[in-house]
Amino acid sequence: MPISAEQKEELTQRILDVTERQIAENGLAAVSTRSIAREAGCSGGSIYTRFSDFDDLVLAVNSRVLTRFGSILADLRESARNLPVEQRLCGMADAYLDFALGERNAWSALFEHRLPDGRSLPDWHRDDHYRLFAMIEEPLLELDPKLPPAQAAALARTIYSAVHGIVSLSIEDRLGRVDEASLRGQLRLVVLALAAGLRQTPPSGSL
Amino acid sequence: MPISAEQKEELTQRILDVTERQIAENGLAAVSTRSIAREAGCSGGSIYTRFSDFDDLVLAVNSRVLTRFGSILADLRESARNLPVEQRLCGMADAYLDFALGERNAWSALFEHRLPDGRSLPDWHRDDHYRLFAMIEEPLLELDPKLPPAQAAALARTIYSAVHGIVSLSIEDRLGRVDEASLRGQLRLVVLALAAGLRQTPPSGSL
DNA sequence: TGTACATCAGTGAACGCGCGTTCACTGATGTAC
DNA sequence: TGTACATCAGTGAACGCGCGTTCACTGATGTAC
Repeated sequence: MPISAEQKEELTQRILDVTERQIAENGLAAVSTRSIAREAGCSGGSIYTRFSDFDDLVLAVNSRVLTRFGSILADLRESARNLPVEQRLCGMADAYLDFALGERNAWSALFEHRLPDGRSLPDWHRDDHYRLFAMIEEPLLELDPKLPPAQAAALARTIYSAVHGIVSLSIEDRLGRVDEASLRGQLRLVVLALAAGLRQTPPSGSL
Repeated sequence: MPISAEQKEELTQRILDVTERQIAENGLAAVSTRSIAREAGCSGGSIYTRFSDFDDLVLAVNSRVLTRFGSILADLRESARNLPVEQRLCGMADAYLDFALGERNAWSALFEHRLPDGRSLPDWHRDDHYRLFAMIEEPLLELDPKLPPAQAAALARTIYSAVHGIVSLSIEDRLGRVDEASLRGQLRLVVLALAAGLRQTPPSGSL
């Protein structure tokens, strides 16, 4: 074996790093296999010894980004452990906005990237996304411990989607700008409105 | 004058029609000036006698689509005139989902299309989008006639964005499929939760 | 220690493609006299 | 009515570009003896 596994891995990581950096800097649309190869200091062909095609590489980078945001949420869970549940949920929505604002291009690429016609997102990538909004379920179950798991999942998805919609329409600036303060107000409003139904659930019942 | 204004207008419309049809059929990414010229029966150069560039043409088609959805909402306002306000709001959310599902590619193109770096959306196009969620303000003001206009606008925008988020994440299928029934349930939940605050407003106060 | 050989990660030129856009030109339509 | 001319919408070939991908080849690294 002329080359160790670590050395092979090193180029893979370099390609990933460069791609992520270029997406962050110039946006997905400006990234090409050539620009990546140039900055990574390898040939264009090398990329295909690591990734089956360009889409595969972009998906790998997008999964990294999702994972990175996931650990931000995980940190938040620790640091906000003692806050009221509603505030924790609002904190997560704020973190989503912070992330989208702070890493605009990386965040945009998550939703901008499209696979060619017949191809659909691989499960491992969808799971990365799925894991994110699954983190909302925990506080919801704390608000109402008797909430059936399916309903908790559905409500988590709803909250995640609604927050995403507010952030995304605002950032992509299709309806005119909104100042950040009122944007955060919108997020609070949605999160609190959707969580409101849960606390009221009477602690009576089957117990 | 060798050619009448009507004849000139005819080609403009044909180009618009063909572009809209091709976007609807194959998606924005598959449309090019060449495919349009081929189907419209004109040369590639002709397009530039009507539109300043390709993006300008796409924006014109997208505005058409927004306007078309706008008149669906307007029709809905007439036909649902006697329903309770909450039901009318839910009906609008359902109509949004229906439109996105029924005209998937046209709807996707609205958000997929991006202008090159420095260029931003022209106001006339943003206004088309703006007019849509402005139509939500009316029922909101009916729920609470004393709602300040700015707050009505903000809440309308919030509802519109939240509905958009739910529809968009579901249709683009990034978090796994959700069956249509529970999708409509999510929409209802969000709309009702966000409208709930208004009816409670006590009719007492300054009057 | 020295030589012949095998491996295979990485190369880089080439392929084939399609794109948006331009511009010198054409030719049908009208006007002037 | 007939002829010379002007207009200008529309043409279509060409420009220049950059893309993702492939594959015969290279050469550094190791092994075998």
